[in-house]
Amino acid sequence: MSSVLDGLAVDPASDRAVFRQIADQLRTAIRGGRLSEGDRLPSEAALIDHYGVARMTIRNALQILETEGLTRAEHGRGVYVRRKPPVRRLASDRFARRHRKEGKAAFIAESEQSGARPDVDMIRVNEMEAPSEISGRLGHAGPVIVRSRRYSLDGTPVETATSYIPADIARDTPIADPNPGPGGIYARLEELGHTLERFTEEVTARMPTEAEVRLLALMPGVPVFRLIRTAYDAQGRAVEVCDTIMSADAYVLNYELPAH
Amino acid sequence: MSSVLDGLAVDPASDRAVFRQIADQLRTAIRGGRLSEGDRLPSEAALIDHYGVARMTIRNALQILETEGLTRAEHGRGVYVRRKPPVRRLASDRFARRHRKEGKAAFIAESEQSGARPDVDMIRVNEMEAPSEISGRLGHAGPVIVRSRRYSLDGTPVETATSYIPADIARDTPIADPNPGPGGIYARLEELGHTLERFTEEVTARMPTEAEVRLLALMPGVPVFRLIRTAYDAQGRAVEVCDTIMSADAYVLNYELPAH
DNA sequence: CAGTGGTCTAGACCACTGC
DNA sequence: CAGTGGTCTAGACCACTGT
Repeated sequence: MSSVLDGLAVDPASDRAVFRQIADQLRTAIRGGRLSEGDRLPSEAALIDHYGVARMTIRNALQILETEGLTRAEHGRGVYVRRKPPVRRLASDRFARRHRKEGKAAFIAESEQSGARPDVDMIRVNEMEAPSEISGRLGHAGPVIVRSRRYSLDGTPVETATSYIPADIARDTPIADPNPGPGGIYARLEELGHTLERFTEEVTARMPTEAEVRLLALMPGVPVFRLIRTAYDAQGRAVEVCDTIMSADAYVLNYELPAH
Repeated sequence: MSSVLDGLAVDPASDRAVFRQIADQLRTAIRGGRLSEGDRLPSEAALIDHYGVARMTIRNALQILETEGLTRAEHGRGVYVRRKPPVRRLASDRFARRHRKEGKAAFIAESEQSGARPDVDMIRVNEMEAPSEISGRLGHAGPVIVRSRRYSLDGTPVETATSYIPADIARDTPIADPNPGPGGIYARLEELGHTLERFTEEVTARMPTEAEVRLLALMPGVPVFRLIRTAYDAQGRAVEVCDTIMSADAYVLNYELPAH
C-alpha cells in the first residue's frame, strides 16, 4: 500500500517546528503533483500515526496549507486539495461604448461571450447621503442613489458591486429603478446627456471580511480585489462611483497603458 | 482598573464557537478604536483569566485576527494591533516617456517625488531559456536576458521584479549589465530602436509563498499583487515582460480607461 | 455505524523580551 | 528574573458524512 507519505519523516532536532516541516512536506506533495486537485489528503488520524505526533501538531500543519489556499477541509469528509476555479479576465475596454450597443449591461454581455451563465441577484436600490469615501470621488457631497447587487457565474457568486450616482442626476429616472432597462445604467446616463468620456479604476487587494466571505462564498486563504471605478462625462463631471469586491481567485484584471 | 475586556463575555450555549466569539469581540474593539494601531492586546494569560477558557481557545481566537491581518504577535513581547504601512499609488501613466526624461528609472523618480528614500538591491542578471509563461507573452520562444531585483522604500522592501528581454535584443548591450545606466532599461530599449508604443498589465492577487514572505518581509494575512507587464515597441513586437510581486497593503493601482 | 474534521481542556517545556 | 508568545502532548466530546 503506497501513500504520498512514504519515506517522509520529520527531524525533531531541526530548528524548524515539526508542524511546519509536516506542512512543507504536504505542500511539496501538492505542488509536485503527487496530490492533484480534488485529491483527499491523508486523514488527521493517518497523519498522527505516520508522524507519531499529537493531533494539534497535525492540525497546525493543515491550518498552514488552508491559510495558503492550497487545501479545503470538509467536515466529516476529509481535507482536499483545492480546485482552482475558472478565471475571468476583465479587459480594459470592457466599458467601451461599442460593447454597449446590443443593449446588454457589461457583465451580462461579457459572460455570455465566455460561455458562462450570468446571474444578478440581491439587487437593492435606495437613496442616502454619500459616504465621504464616495463624495470625495464624486467631487461633491449630497444625496446619492445607491444601487447594490451581486453577480454570479454558473450559480457561483463572483462579485458584489455598489454604484453611487448623484441624486440630482438619477432621481426619478430608470436609474433609480431596480431594473434600469437595456444597456444598464451607463446607457441611461448617456440618454440623460451624460456622455461617458473616461473611467478611472483604483485597485487594492486584501483579505475579505466575514460578510464578504459569506456573500461571495469565499474559501479560506482567498483574498479579494476591491476595485473602485469612477465614470466621468464629457463635461468632466464624475457621474458614478462603483465599488466592487471580487474573489481574487476568479479574476485577472487586464489593462492597457499608454507609452506617450 | 478598566480594560478593553470590561463587560465582555461569551455565550457557551451559542452556535458560534467560543474562540470565534472571542475573536469577534477583540475585532470589534480594534475596529471601534478601543484598541488603536500599535496598542498591545491583553496577554494570553489575561484573556484566559477573563474568559475562563483554555489556552488553545484563546490562541485560536488570536490566530483568526492574525490571519485577517489585524494583529501581529511578537514573541516575548505581546500581541499588537498592526500599523498600516504608508500606501504607494501607482499611476497608469507611470511609464509615459515624459517621466523618463530626467534619466531616472520609474521607481526611483516616482519614490523621490513622494519623499521616500528608494533603494534597489539583490540585482541579478543572467541569460536563460524563457519559461513558457514568458515566451507566450513575448510571442516567441528562445533565450532571454533575465534581470531581477528588489525595491525598497525607506529600508522596507515593497516589491520584487523580474524582467525578461529577448536575448537577440539585449545580449551584449547595457541591458545585460547589472547597472543599465540612466533612465533604466526602457531608455536603453528606445536607444536600440525599439520605441515603446504601449504596455499591457495583467493583475492578479493571491496569498504569498513562503519565499515571498521572506523577500518582502510580509506580515501574516497580507496578500500580494502579481503584476505582469508587457512592453510593445512601435512595430508591435513585445520587447520586455516584467513579472512583479508587490505587498498588497502597500499599493493602490490606478488605471485610466477609455470610454470610446 | 465508523470515520471524518471541529472544538475544547489542562497541562508541559521552550525561546524571546525587558527589567 | 518574571512575563510573554511558540510549540507540543494526550486526552475529551461533538457534528457531519457516507455506508
